[in-house]
Amino acid sequence: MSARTSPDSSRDIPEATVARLPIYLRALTTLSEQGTSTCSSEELAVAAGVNSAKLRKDLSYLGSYGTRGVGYDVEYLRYQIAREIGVTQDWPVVIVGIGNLGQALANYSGFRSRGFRVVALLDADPARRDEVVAGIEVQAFDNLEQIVKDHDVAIGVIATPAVAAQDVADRMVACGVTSILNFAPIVLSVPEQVDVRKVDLSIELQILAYHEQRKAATA
Amino acid sequence: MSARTSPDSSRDIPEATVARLPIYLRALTTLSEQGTSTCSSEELAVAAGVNSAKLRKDLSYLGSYGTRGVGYDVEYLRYQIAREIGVTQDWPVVIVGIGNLGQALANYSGFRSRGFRVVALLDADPARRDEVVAGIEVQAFDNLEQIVKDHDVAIGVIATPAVAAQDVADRMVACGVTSILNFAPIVLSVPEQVDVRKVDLSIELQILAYHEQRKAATA
DNA sequence: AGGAGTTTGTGAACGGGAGAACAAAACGAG
DNA sequence: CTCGTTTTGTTCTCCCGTTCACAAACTCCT
Ligand SMILES: NC(=O)c1ccc[n+]([C@@H]2O[C@H](COP(=O)([O-])OP(=O)(O)OC[C@H]3O[C@@H](n4cnc5c(N)ncnc54)[C@H](O)[C@@H]3O)[C@@H](O)[C@H]2O)c1
Ligand SMILES: NC(=O)c1ccc[n+]([C@@H]2O[C@H](COP(=O)([O-])OP(=O)(O)OC[C@H]3O[C@@H](n4cnc5c(N)ncnc54)[C@H](O)[C@@H]3O)[C@@H](O)[C@H]2O)c1
Repeated sequence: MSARTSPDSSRDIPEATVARLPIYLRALTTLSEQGTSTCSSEELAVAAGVNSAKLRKDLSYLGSYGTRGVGYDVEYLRYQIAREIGVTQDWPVVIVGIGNLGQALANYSGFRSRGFRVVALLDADPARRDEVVAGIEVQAFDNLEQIVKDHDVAIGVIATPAVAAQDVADRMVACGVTSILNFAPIVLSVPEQVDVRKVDLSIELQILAYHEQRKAATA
Repeated sequence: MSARTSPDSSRDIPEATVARLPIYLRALTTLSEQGTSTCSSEELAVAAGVNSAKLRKDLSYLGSYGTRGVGYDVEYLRYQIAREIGVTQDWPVVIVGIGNLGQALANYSGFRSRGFRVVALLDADPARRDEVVAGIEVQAFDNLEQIVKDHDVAIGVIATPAVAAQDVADRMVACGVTSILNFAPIVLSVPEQVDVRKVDLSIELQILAYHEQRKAATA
């Protein structure tokens, strides 16, 4: 194999591409499990549900990891994407709010297998204290600072009711958490250097409802 | 109040705008609960976490529902957006796969309050049968067709393991479901007229990890 | 009534992403 | 070694979405 182009690590990858890299990663893992050792951009694009030209352009931002006339080495490409995203190492994660959703998240095995490790489950309700969810003891929310410091946690997950979410976010930010995944239906305000991503189930359903309504109207 | 412009209902609203309308709707509901009866585009934009110019342009696709020099009537605008999205009526929804996540979804009260009604919980595992989650009895997956027909269900939620998701989707489509919200980490293939939206927790975390890694690198 | 002050609705400029299309590179056959 | 085949990496074009900036419209005050 000849020398691969591997651009300097300070280039910036378009946000739209970053959002798709995890999808490619998953598709490559699936291919790998099926025993496929090589694949073309077309095959991978189908597996990931995207256009093959778009896939190739996305990959070109990372470097030149394919072989013309042949395709991509599944394992090699998978490693390169994982390295680019940063999931070759394990990210410690803390989950706050161990209600319906928090418990489901804690029990989710896809966490561990994709580069994330739940180091603590926190809840403000004393009644939940010492409950064990997914093999992890639920602790007092006040332990947040200690845990973040001890495990060097950068990523926090918020699964509390909406009214508590901003408070929790503020506390997280104060402790040094710089990335937040928020499930509460509220717009969090945080300092600029902190990344927030929101997952909102009812927004997704409402988008479906809109299209559903239009289908019904034109039918 | 003078005549409002209300464009013919068959214009097409940009997808990016559709995705934000539910956010505006939620912000308006919050304002309404706080007793605010009127708001400017700037206030609403702050509450929704977007740029005010973008907000105004988004709203302009629906019609001209504001008053220059004054702002928007909260209740009126809220109703108009709800009508546009289609959540003035109730949408019946069926959830398939009542495991960790499915149970959390079934217990989620935000469903009902935002225009959706869970009409059935289905699971393939006979051990779950007759369990009652959130006041609804878990039924056999084979009841899908009957339920979809009886309640005229258009929207289905998939919370099964990845391996089962495509099968479930196929069955849903065969029954007449035309919108699917998929939580399984897999790319579903469905006929063109069926809408699929995907919620993928680990993708969200991986995107955060990417940015986190970059922060660490430049620090 | 008129003018000052506000805020909407939208035209226009701009930037980024999507997809088509193709040149460059690798490989295999003869 | 040369030619044909395959598939990548990249350029170019187009389109969508964002943002600016301002005229139009409305209120309030004098
Ligand atoms: N359940 C779902 O499927 C679902 C879906 C979409 C969004 N959500 C959102 O996710 C959030 C959690 O939903 P849920 O159904 O798990 O609610 P829940 O009421 O079951 O759980 C919330 C948990 O947060 C804890 N909590 C409250 N205040 C806290 C604080 N200040 N600090 C730490 N912990 C605190 C509570 O003790 C409770 O255990 C809500 O904002 C909800 O709107 C839930
Ligand atoms: N738990 C989470 O927080 C979480 C987060 C993100 C994504 N997910 C994804 O959501 C899905 C569900 O996760 P979970 O943790 O609830 O899993 P789970 O194993 O707890 O539940 C899955 C349920 O689906 C049922 N099921 C299996 N095959 C079925 C079929 N063919 N028809 C109907 N029902 C069937 C099972 O009986 C089980 O009750 C998985 O694909 C998972 O990857 C879960």
